[in-house]
Amino acid sequence: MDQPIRVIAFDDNKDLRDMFRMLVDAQPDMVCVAVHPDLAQMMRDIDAAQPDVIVMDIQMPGMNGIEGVRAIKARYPAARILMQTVFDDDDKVFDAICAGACGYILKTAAVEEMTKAIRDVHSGGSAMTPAIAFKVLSRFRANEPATTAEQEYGLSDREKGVLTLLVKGRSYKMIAEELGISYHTVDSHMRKIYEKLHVHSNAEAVSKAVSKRLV
Amino acid sequence: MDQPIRVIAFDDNKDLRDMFRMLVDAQPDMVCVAVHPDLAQMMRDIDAAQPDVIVMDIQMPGMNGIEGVRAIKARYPAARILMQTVFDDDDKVFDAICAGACGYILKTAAVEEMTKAIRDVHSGGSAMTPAIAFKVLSRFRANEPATTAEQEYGLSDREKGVLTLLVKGRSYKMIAEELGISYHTVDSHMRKIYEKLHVHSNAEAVSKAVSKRLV
DNA sequence: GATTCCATCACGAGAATTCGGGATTGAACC
DNA sequence: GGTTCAATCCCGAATTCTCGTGATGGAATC
Repeated sequence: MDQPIRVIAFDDNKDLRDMFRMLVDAQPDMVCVAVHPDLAQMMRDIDAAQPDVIVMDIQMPGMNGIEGVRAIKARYPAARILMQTVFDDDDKVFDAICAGACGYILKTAAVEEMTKAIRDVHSGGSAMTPAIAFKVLSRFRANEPATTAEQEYGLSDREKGVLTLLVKGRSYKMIAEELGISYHTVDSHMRKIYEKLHVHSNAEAVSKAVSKRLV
Repeated sequence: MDQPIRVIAFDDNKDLRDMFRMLVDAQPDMVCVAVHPDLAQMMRDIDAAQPDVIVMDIQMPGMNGIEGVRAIKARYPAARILMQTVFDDDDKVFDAICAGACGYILKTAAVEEMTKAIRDVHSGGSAMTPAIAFKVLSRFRANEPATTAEQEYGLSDREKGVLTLLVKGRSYKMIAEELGISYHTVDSHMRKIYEKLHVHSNAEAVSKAVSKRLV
């Protein structure tokens, strides 16, 4: 390895901070550049510390962990954040995911698990406990009706192109210009699209196209 | 441990099948109850084999892996399926997730990784490579209702109601009737909606409403 | 009590869409 | 060689949307 992974951590418990630093520094490919007891202090230090991975608890005093992730992401969109959680069946993990964290491990995880998670996160991946991964996949399936209801409405490529531009908010006239065809042709394609999608208006066509992920 | 984990595998390559059986049987807590060269045969054998975990390749001869998962899930909804994939950046993993598989590991994974994945899947969790996990989280974020964005746009209840009907394909006139207000009022609400959503057409408003889950 | 939203309603003009009719070309298929 | 179909184009009329420029009453906020 070329450069050690620069890790920065946040925890309100001093013993855990010291322990964390010790464990990380014991890794040949990592260096713990800082540990902080509160978020504000850590935020101030990020510029100087230039961490590759930020490790923080989802439960935090004063500010909740999700807000913390959001705050860090707002200022450092490229930050790679690994969350530690006591309960991995907490619905908060979903909020944390949406806030932009890219790893979720148990606070009780073994050292090897934690360091593996840090390495995974650092190398561009995500780390999760199997239980969290299962919840994420379940939720993912619920949100993704597209593939299950993979109804092929039989739209031609041209029709898809027209529909795509329509979804982007273009008018018939603009679509005609962008595709280099006449307004009448766009109209004609739209009629076909209405027919195939069984809709009767611009709005309904767009709605169906977006929700069924046809474009 | 009480009962060994019953594993069944599908692979079209005989050497890999034998290898797989050997590796699994070498685990103290697992037993490979069967390996099959094709899906039909495996399907017939599932009742007799009573497997806890099914391991199969996402690339399959004849039938694609996603269809295989669907077929198994259709008959055995509780089946726990671990997919093996050569490329973990393939968009097919999303299809497989939706089909119901609960693990995605690389075919080149080390033995310990594979057996850990089998154990994770067996104990009710999910297993993924960090790269796949990252892609899933990214997609997950994109799909989740934007909790922050909802407030950004600041749509009133009435505006949301109007927008909801619009998304369903209603015309202004129909919306007016359904809500018991005049056409002009609908028009007025729509203007506000355009303004708040920063869009300039019916289609774009619907598109944004659906994709940002505003309704 | 003034201000600020929200929801409601109104007129008019111009733009855009929808839908009823068509038509032609070229490629694919049997 | 005939048929089907996607893609292209056209006209005209009815309908619908968009937007400028208003107004009123009520509720909440300060």
